[in-house]
Amino acid sequence: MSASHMENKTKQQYGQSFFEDVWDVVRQIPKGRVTSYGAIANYLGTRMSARMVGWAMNAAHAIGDVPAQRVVNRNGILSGKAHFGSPERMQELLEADGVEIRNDTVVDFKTLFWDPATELGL
DNA sequence: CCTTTGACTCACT
DNA sequence: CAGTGAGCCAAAG
Repeated sequence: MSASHMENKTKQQYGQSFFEDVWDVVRQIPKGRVTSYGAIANYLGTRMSARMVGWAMNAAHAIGDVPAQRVVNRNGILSGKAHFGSPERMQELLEADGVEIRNDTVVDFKTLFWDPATELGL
């Protein structure tokens, strides 16, 4: 078959640079650690595009291999908890990783913070 | 096709 | 210290 004919026209699937990079970084987040949208965006070179990281997380659900619960906003707040089926799902997943959550916020977030730009050595 | 919104963040007032 | 506006890029209406 012609590649052009087989070409998928809708829904970006695997192969989108920004999204794929985001997922790759999120997969590398160690258990018990967390990071922020801005940190990932910054690692990718676009610190302003933190919103796109959120969109990537939304698309990440289609993959199922991305621990999106380890990604929170810069305040350590579980801003994406509403997208885990249940508002408490994200917290439980983090607690299962050994991360303590208090009032929808990561306790000692600054210490648990995992910066890809630093940890990955960029 | 144009408008609005969204899992963010920073800067200014 | 809190509220508001702007920047970013893409998807849904």
